[in-house]
Amino acid sequence: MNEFDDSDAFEAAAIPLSRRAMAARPMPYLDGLNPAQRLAVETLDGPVLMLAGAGTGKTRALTARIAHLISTGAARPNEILAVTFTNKAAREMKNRVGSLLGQAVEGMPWLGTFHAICVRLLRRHAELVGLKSNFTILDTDDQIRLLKQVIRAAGIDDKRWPARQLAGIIDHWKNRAWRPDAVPAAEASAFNDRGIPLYAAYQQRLLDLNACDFGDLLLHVVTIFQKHPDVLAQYHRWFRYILVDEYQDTNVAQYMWLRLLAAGHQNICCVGDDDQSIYGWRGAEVGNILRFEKDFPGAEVIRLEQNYRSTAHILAAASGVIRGNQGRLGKTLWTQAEGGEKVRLIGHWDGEEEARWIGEEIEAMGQGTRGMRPFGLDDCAILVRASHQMRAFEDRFLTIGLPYRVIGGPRFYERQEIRDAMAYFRLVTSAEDDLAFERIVNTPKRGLGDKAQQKIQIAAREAGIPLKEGARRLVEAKQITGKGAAALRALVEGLDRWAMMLRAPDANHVEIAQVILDESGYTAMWQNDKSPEAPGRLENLKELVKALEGFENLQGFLEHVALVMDNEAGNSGPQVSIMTLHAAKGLEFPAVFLPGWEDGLFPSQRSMDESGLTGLEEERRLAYVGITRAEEVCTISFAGNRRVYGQWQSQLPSRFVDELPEDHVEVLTPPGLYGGQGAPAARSSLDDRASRADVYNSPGWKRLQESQSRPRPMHQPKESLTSVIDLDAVSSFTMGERVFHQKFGYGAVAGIEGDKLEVDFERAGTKHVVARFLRPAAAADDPPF
DNA sequence: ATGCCATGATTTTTT
DNA sequence: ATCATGGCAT
Repeated sequence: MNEFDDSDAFEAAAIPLSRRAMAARPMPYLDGLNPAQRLAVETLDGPVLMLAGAGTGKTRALTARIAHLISTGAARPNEILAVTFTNKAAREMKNRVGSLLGQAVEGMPWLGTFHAICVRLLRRHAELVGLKSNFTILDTDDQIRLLKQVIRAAGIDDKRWPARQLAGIIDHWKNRAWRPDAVPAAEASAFNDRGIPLYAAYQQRLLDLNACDFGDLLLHVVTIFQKHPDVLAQYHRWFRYILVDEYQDTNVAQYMWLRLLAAGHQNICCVGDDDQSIYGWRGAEVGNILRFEKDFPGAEVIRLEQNYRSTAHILAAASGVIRGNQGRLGKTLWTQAEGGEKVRLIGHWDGEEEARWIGEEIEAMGQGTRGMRPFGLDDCAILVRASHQMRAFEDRFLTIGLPYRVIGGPRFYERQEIRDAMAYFRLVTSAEDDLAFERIVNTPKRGLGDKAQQKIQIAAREAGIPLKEGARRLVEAKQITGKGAAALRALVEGLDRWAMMLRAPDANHVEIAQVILDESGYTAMWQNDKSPEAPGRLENLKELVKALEGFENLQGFLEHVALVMDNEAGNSGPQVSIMTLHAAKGLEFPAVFLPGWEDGLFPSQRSMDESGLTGLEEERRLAYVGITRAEEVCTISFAGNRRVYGQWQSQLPSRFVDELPEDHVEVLTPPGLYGGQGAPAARSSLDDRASRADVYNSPGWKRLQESQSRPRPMHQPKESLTSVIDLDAVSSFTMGERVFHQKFGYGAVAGIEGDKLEVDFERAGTKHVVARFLRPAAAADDPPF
């Protein structure tokens, strides 16, 4: 028990002055909290599970709780461990705590992602698991390359047994906190019976390289806590209060990590929503949150159910769908807000029509349509199940000139040019980083092919030295032939020189980084590259060097990039957002479109095949997440026909469509079926695609037809077809002119109609594109360097 | 050492 | 269909 807690029982004089002074301070962060939130903020001691439904002010409660801990003197900022999954969430929490408490909170040093916090812990205690504290963090790509070596070294054909697959298996094991000696016997058959020994070999290689993969960061720390009670005890004293965001996403290793840390004082507050658990496929255990009360006896469970985001119709639709899941902790979202649009449902002939309709609807909504307020492009989001679905929208929006942005996709630091540059930096800061050496030894091309690289490998292995030193010996012994020899010598000498520059007392790491990229020939490589992506890559490199300014040295930067860096795209005017449902978690938009609600696509067939009912339930939670992203308007759609892997397939509406509560759904009329005669314009193509009949017999489609035959107010068909594009804006391009397009690259103008151009692209073929997405080729040709 | 063709896979993704 | 990867020919 906290000695300060029972203050009521004592006379005021018994309370330390400091405590009274603290308590006398205003607590503005409590203002405007609802009773549940307030309870969640003020229940400081003992285990607390904050079950926070979508849009219920979870972050607000969480940050207020931190403010309360600090403001009441229960803990100092450095005594609070606050864990998130993403850097974005960590950053947001930091900012919001900061603004709640004024600038006063300099450091919440232990507010961060699981991984970032683990890195700090692991650097301190690295030697306890056989690492040095300057260990390297491998990304997925390095991991795969290393595994490939391990597989080959074991004499296994890595073609039949791909490293990717083994990586997946090992990740899975690490998520469960199984070290090589603790993998259950039931897993022994994995990877052709070789999985477990290969895992052991891989771990040994990692130690040899003084490296960690992402899973190790957690696993090693768990190991340290388990094997060194004294170390753990120190952190028990240190972290007096623990907060965890998105608890439903924790895997077993993270769960163990938390339990170990909370074992002393039990002051752990986990925030999450079992209905939003959508990461089971990457190891998240919904069971963690479902079991919370058993794991932490005496836990207080606080439900945040008042929703501040969506209309009642949207909430009703969401709960109607999620009701289909078994074994939920159970929550009922409600809102004070009244009125609003029903969830809109619309069926289309095919995927292209769906994309066309959504594009037109968004344009129409910009003006205000169907009695709704106008919505800007930033208000609109399209959330898809799988990223390949985005393509139809990108194509369509490019054609009609509707600005959009894709959220998600490859991270900044995953791009080839960034990883290459980083490999150079890594090699300069630590000469024994063999993986980095392998990556850049022939990038740019130095005439060092497989044969030369093998020689280096052999020489290094025999002498037990890093690849870079092996290369040096070969060069000096003149055992590398021809052109490669000079290039390799230049590389080795360059690496030495750059490392020396870095060691100079007045070294400027930003300038040196630029020197490394220039003198290695890496910049030149992209300057000479004529592919459409090259200018962008040079831009990225420029950004990388610029980002260095914020750091003391290269080492600090390397860690930042490995763990933290993400790409916040520079904004350029209002844009529709396109992203996957997964990427949308935690976001909200006034108007949300949910296309592709077709069985097999969503819920995904693969998910159901692989995980059965569990998989289906996770898909259903995904539907729940999707719907609850919408503030005002939620539009769900499906198509009767879709091209899947190049083959036309007829599609049945998703079973989730039929789980929507009818009273909260309005069915819209698709353009092709306008007039209710059931003769879509595209019907002519029906003949070659036989047996579509089943589509029309599905429950979802039936209901669609029924409601369409009901008398209902008509809206003007023209309205949604009106384009927001200014047709008077005549393009300034001429026939045959060479142009550059961000996505399609270089091409020649082959036709002009107003502001829409037909362009023959060198790589992408002939496309219709709006002029504002094109630039004269000359402008783009100039490299930014 | 580099470029072309066949082969296979193809949900979701953070760190 | 489309993309990445790997083998094979140049």
